[in-house]
Amino acid sequence: MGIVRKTKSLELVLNEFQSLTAAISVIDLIKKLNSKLNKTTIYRILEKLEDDGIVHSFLGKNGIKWYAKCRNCSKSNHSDVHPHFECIDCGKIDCLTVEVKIPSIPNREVRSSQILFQGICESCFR
Amino acid sequence: MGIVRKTKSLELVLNEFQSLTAAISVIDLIKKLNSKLNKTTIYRILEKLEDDGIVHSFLGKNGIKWYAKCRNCSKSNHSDVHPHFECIDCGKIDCLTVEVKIPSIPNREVRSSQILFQGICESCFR
DNA sequence: TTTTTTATTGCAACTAAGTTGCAATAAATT
DNA sequence: AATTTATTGCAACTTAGTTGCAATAAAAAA
Repeated sequence: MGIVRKTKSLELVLNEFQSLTAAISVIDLIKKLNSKLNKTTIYRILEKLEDDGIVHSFLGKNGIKWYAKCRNCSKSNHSDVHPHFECIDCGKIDCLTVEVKIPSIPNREVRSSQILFQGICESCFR
Repeated sequence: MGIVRKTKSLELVLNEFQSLTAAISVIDLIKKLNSKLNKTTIYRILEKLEDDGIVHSFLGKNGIKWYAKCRNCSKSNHSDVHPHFECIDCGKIDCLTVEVKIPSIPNREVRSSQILFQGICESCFR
C-alpha cells in the first residue's frame, strides 16, 4: 500500500539506506535498529518502501531477505531487475549494473528473473 | 559425506526422483513420503545425494529448497550451474538447458551463480 | 551364521526468519 | 482541540530447517 504517513520510524529506516552503498539484509537492519524499532515495524516499513519503488528486495544465497536502494524505479515500474553479487569472503552483497542477456526460451514466457552471482568482491580481491 | 549404506529410505527417495522430470521442493517430497519417512531423514539423504553429485539443490523464489536430478555431475565436479524456470501459474520448476553468459565484472571473480526465471511454462502457456 | 561395529533413522525439542492480531499510540485531518 | 485512522509494539504464532540422542539396521568381522 506504500508510505502514507511520515513517521519517526520511517525516517530511521530511510537514514540507514542513505548511508549505504551496498545492500543490507533485514537481519542486519533489525540488529542495527534493535534499540529503536521493533522488527515487525521494520518488516512493514520495508514492504511499503518497496511498493513505492524506493527499495527493492531479493534473497541471498541462504534464502534470507536483502534490500537495496532503487535507482530508477517508481510505484508503477519496478525496473530493478539487475543481478546481485554476493562475496563469499566478507558476505557483502551489492547491485551490479551489468546486463545479463536473458535467452529466449521456446514455449515459455519469462516475466522476471533473480540472478545472484557468488564470488570474491573488489575489497576482498587483492 | 555422501551415501555409504544402501538403505530402504534411500531407495524410497531415489524412486521419487526416478519418476520425476521437473524439480521437487523438499516440502513436497516430505508430504509425499510423509507416511514412510521422517523429514529429518529426508533432509539428510538429500544432502548426501547432493554431495555425491546425484542431485543438485537451489532456492525457489520464496526461499524454500528445491532439488533436481543432476545430468553430468560427480562428487568432485558439480557442473549443474544452469538456470531454473519457475512457473508463476502452476508453481512447477524445471531445469533449463540454455546457457546464460555470465558477464565479466571488473575486479570481481565470479565463482558460481543462481539464476531463476519466473514466467509461464509450456503447459500453462496456451 | 552369529557377533560386533558403526551408519542411519525417528523422535522430540529447538532455532531462526518472517507473519498475524490486537490494543495503544501518534500522525494527519476536520 | 477533537476526531479519525495509519502506525507501532508486543506477544504469540508459523514454517522451514537443524540438532542431540537413543534405538535400529546395514555391513564387516569372527
